[in-house]
Amino acid sequence: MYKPTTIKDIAKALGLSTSTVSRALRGGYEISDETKRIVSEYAQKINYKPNPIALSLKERRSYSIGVVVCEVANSFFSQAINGIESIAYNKGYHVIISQSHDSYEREVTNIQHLANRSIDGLLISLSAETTNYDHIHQLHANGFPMVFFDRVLDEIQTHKVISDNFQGSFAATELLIKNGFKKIAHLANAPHLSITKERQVGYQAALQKYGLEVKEEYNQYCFHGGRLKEEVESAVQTLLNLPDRPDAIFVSSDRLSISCLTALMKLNPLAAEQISIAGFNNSDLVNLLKPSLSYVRQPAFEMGRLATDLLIQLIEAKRPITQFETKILTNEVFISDSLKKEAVLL
Amino acid sequence: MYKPTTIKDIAKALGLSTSTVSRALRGGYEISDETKRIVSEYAQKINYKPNPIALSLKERRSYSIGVVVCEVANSFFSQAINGIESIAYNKGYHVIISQSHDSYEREVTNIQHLANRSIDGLLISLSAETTNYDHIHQLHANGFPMVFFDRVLDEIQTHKVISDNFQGSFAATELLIKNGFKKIAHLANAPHLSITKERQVGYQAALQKYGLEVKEEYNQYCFHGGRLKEEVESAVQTLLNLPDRPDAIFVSSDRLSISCLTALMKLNPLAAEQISIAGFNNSDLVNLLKPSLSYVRQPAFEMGRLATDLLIQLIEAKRPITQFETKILTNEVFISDSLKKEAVLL
DNA sequence: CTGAAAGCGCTAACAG
DNA sequence: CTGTTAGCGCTTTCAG
Repeated sequence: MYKPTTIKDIAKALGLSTSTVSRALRGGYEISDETKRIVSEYAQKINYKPNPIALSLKERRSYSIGVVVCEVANSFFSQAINGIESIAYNKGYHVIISQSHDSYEREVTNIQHLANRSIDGLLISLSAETTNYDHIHQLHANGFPMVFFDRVLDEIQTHKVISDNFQGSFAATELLIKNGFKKIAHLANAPHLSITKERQVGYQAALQKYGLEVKEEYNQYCFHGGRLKEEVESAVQTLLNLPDRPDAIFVSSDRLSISCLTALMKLNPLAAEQISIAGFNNSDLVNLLKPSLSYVRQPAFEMGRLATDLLIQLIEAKRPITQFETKILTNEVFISDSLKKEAVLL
Repeated sequence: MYKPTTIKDIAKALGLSTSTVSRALRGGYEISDETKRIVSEYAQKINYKPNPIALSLKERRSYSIGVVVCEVANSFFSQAINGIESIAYNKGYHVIISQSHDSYEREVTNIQHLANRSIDGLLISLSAETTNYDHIHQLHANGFPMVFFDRVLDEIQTHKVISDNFQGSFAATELLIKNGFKKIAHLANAPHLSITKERQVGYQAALQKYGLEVKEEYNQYCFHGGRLKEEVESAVQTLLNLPDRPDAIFVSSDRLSISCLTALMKLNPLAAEQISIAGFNNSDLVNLLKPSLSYVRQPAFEMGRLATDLLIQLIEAKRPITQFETKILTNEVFISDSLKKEAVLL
């Protein structure tokens, strides 16, 4: 069985005390160069590695941070995780990822599991189904370091990193309008999510700027974030069935953009050709999609980096922090191939 | 600052000893029901949670398993991770994910970082750049529990979970042949990867079965697994420049399928229409791609489940295990829209 | 039935 | 410059 070497083994082998070995290894200034040399050479030889668990117990910290996202299999989040990792590893932290799958129960379980002192801080993006925030309040009340990103919770005072949802939604909607679409629907994630609300506002503002009517029935929400295929299909079907059928759809959520396309293709391939779609999406494949898609791309990697940076600041702060920031990064908007072609014709 | 409650707090508050509290909480049979009740009620009230780090130190295990994959932002791996998680969480294990980004250095660092006793076992899928396996041998020689999945290492005796690479490649190549393509190239990942070798064999077997020539120059490898955009483009360019230009490409790696399409579209959009592509791919978007793609889909989720199951068996084994299995799961093969249409015409 | 004490691997006063 | 000792939170003999 696996039996790692300890500082004690070294001490015994070299006829020293454990504390001398410990100090020698970490270069304590009180140790003679000679001893240091002997110890570190021997440590090297038997491939000694300090036990991080013992260190954690001692220092009361684990040098790891937890991440709770809805899905790793989602371009935005996997890119954000790359950003998170890049900072965390540089600063000597492990990253422990867990997925809520947009389920409230799993979010609660995972956060409690993580927060239970095996991590030093938490990076959270809320699940679509979460409407009760007690589990987060409890942690926060205990002074547990946390940073929100993307799907944030206003009522918690801490650092937050988001993209400029208003700007992205406004630009995407405006793009559709400028290309001649007048009946623009809005397919959205769960309505209580911060991203949904902010993007909704951007969408409406664009409609209003161009004097278009904001119709209640044009807004369709997916309360489970598209976790259930049926909810997306039913939302799309509802839009298709409207007496005044939309000629374009603004999709305000990453995964939903694809689900919306898929649903359209399944329900009515002809409509899929006719209806123009603009949506939030971070997939690298988006340019290769058949009914082509205009899209808003969030700076996911950068958001992950920033959030992690802020979290580590919180964790390593000497004194309690009371001033919190909300970083807002700008989104990029890309026009679809089909619109590009039509633009040439105009 | 965050200060969790300990067993000592409970003991003090209740006028008991820490050992009594400990036993009461874990239902030790020597404790009176009355004491148990009092202790557990109080623990509940102050929301006591045992410190997993202290437990780890004591039990010499952390109840967490490490996963090393090249990229989380890759459908195959993110689905596999979902499978891994589903089993791990059920059995009370944390999952710590780290990414090699197909770099040898990062693989070594991550594995050493992880194996360094903060995990009880390791799930590995090799990086494309790895050709030196010392870091793995060393771990294995120490009896450290590990299971390979997808990109395995033959020379290590342990459990392995793979998909039937021969079958998938054979079927995909055969599909192209049956649709009338005769000049089928092979775009592959790094040549020393197990998946590359096995898929190469399947590809060749199909060519040979139908009496097609196996041309050396039709095989193009990406030594960095497509991490560098340039290497994919250069490989595709090489194929396009061949005097006897291929009329189809079999892509034997998940990420490369998309990169190949992207490169083709960039280098020669016309050729992208003409050249039929069949490749390994696990993306959910694959049906929506413009030059449509025939594809081999691996049972990623199931592979993750199986691998984790085997790993936990290794970890929890009472006596050293000497009989190891290699599980081989069957792939599904899907025909692209464009081939479907032509098939109708025939 | 309950308490005292040792120990998991490591670090850090405190002594020499 | 080096050793002794205590302690991080918890479990577990060994004594009562």
